[in-house]
Amino acid sequence: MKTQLRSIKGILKEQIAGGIYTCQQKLPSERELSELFQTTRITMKDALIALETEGLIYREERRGWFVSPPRLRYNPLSRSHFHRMVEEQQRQAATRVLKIETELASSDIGKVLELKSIQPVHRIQRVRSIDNRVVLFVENCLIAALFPDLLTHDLSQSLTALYDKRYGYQTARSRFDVIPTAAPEHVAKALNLAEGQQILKICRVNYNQDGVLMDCEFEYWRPDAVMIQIDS
Amino acid sequence: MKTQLRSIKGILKEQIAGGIYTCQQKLPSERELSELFQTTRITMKDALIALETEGLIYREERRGWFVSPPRLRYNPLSRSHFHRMVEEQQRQAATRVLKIETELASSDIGKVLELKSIQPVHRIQRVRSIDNRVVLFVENCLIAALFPDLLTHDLSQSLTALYDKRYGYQTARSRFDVIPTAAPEHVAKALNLAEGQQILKICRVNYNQDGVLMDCEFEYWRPDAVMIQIDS
DNA sequence: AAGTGGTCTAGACCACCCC
DNA sequence: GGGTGGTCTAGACCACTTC
Repeated sequence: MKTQLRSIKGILKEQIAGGIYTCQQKLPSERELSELFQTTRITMKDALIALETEGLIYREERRGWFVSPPRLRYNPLSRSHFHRMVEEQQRQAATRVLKIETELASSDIGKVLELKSIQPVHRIQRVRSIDNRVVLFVENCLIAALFPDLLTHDLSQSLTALYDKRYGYQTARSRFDVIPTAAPEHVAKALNLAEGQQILKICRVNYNQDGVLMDCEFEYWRPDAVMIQIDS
Repeated sequence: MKTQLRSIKGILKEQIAGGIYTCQQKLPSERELSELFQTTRITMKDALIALETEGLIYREERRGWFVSPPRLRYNPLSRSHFHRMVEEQQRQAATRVLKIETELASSDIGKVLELKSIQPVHRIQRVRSIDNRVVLFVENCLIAALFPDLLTHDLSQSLTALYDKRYGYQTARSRFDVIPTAAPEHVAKALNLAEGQQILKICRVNYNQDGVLMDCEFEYWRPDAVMIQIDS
């Protein structure tokens, strides 16, 4: 009977909606839950995964299952940067720098940046949290020639703000793709996801006020953490 | 060892990339595959689901697994309608009407349409295919007062085109949300998905050239079938 | 009627997190 | 070291599609 999976999902949903479990609270372990619901761990896991797909709960690898907070509303066209956007929605933002390196652009990145010659690029990998939950892995690739001394600055701030203050660049135009796909290994690790879990990938290319292509950005969001909201 | 899942995924990926299986071709059954890879059906299924999450393969409920065609590039801000957009990308489009009804707006829909009084709305449910694969379930809710005689027209065409030709309405502005979530039951059925599978939901609200809110639209895409592409 | 995926049982070991 | 989720085995029945 498919009744079982459905009823487990239904009961858990009610309990979450009813506030028995609150935001970012840990659910009981899979073993405990499967005893509670008189079923096996595999069936229990299937039910949990279904609620995860809906965006009601999320997991931290080998740590457990938690109740999802409301989604962040994200308008990629707005000039607002991450920290301001998060605070406007009465949430708390944080950024942690994982890795910074300068190297010659790979052919993939060269193509995205429309490079006509082999050039050095700065690659900055960071993770960002909302209310102490890591929800976003982001990698920026900047054409190094346009950003001298970049690496001497504090990169846990908004790059958009730094572009403006230090170099006088404003993001005048951007182009982006939104793709539902699976987390690559390094992203999964940074976000505490199991390998191959679902994420929302956003690839952006930014142009400054002179129409010059400055940088590109690869964002990987936990899919329950965000909704994209656009007003033309 | 987590080696097994990984290696199965790797081999299948190579075979798909290498063109052993071609677009929309059916893979062998789960039972056959699990024998081929010397493993159980559950592990085999986990590998298949991982590739599904990546967007490389998809399933039709109880029919089997198939290789995903390239994603459709979809710009929700462009004025282009579905059929034209698909054909511009050298693909073949089709629309099938599932259900049409006129009824008083529910409170949910009333809120989205910003109705100040209880009013009748037309609800049109359709499914759309690309190259004979059903990829999109879409429901339009139109404020009935603005669209007299609507139901006498052919609704398997583009509604946008009909708005213009019959009523002189152009979509001047729209607002939309993109949300990764699970397919509700009626959507899953229409798209041949298993209940609770992942989809990409897009909610739009359209305003005409006079700034009047005309209709809203709920789109549910197979997540491997589409990428959203926006150029500001 | 045969074959498919969807659901389910009752276990097991492993890799990693947290204490 | 104890507990967690991640992976895995070797089966089973059911609902549905296809022929």
